[in-house]
Amino acid sequence: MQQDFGRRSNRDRTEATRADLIAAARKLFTEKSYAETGTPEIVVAAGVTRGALYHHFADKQALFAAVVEQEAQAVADEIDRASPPSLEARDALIAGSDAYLAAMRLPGRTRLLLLDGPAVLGRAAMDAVDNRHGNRSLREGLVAAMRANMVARLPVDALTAMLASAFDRAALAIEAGASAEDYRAVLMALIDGLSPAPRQAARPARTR
Amino acid sequence: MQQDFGRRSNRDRTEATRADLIAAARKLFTEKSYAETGTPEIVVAAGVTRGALYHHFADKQALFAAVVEQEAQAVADEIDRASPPSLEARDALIAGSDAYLAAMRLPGRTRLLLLDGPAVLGRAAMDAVDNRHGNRSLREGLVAAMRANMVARLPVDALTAMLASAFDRAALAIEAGASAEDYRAVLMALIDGLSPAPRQAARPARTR
DNA sequence: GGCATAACATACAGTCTGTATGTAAGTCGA
DNA sequence: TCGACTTACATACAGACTGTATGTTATGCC
Repeated sequence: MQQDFGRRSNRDRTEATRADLIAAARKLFTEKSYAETGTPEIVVAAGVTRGALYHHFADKQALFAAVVEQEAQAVADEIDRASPPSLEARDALIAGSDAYLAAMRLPGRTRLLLLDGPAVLGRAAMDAVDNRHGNRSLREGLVAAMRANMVARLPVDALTAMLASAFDRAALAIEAGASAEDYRAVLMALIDGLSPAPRQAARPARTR
Repeated sequence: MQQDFGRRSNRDRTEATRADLIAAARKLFTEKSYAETGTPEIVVAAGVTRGALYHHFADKQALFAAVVEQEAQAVADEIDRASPPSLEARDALIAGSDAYLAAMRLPGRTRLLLLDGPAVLGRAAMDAVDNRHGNRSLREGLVAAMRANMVARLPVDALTAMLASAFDRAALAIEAGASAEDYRAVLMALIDGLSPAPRQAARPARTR
């Protein structure tokens, strides 16, 4: 009978509080940095207390991980939206690259995903995030390009990681004011250089 | 009269104390991380007090910057030692790459220089460090390779940054247990892929 | 020798993180 | 629908750390 306005199920409460905390943290982590953002500041922005934060997240780092996860997902979505599977291999790669660079222009994203993320969560944890979201499409694009014989057969994981890293650096440089065209040109050259052309082969690799 | 044993000039004192602090901090920053290492711990390891630390360095971050600078210098030295100017352009690039990957195998260096460094000091500050030490030789190698027509003419700064970033990722992956051969193979492919256009790379015409 | 200054050591204030404890609201079986 | 139990918080607290202010000792210099 009583349609209590304030009455919400526990699940709704949890969901709303978590979302508020993540949103507030995201804003502060991107405006400043992980280290410069304190939990008191976050909870004020979220309209709750530190008790709520530590009820829903193990620690500040876990909250940060949730923010990173969400942001990586957002970037991946933008990329997927820009490179439909209808595109041909090379075009898909290029469209995806451009979409990535565009997505990373959102202020604070580079620091969150490329600087603080690896430092706070560790490279291994960030690799897991990337493989879940960002790098997945890149990797698939590379595999497709290899099948289409547009890219030499190379160890896929290593190639994916290194190309992604080059993308990352491009995003950072562009945000810092470097010429986006320069970086885009080099990116293209790197990708096109991978085609299995009749070039001189790499010499036998002596790893050490 | 009294030939005080402990008598040392101020310059010597400063130099010794700074060196002790940097060495102790280096050890702890590489064993753990910047965030997990406190100044009380550092000064105990260095055999001084926090007063000495804050006398010689503006703050914890400045001490960290000194450690990073020293470590980047050490890496650059190892690379220079491995790629004498007598080498031909492509060989010099490859020797330098291998030397870099070898140097980065020293435990903790990747975290210090590739994770904590950019996060704590910012990408801009780390770029300055890299340009002073590490990337310098890479950039010179690329310029030489371009002159020898072994590498396409591309924006040098962008190319240097992106290749360096790929190297960095390789170093991180290898430390994390990935196949060094895989990464080296991709590295070679990336470099060789840069040779100008369809024609097989011309015989290097000795730089200048 | 004595003053100025550098090189520290000690003491302190403020802030932050994580935890422990307390309270209100929701869930659920009987 | 009532009471036990659990969840979702808020409040209070302990410990640690950073940076600064102040005090002390050693050196440089005239």
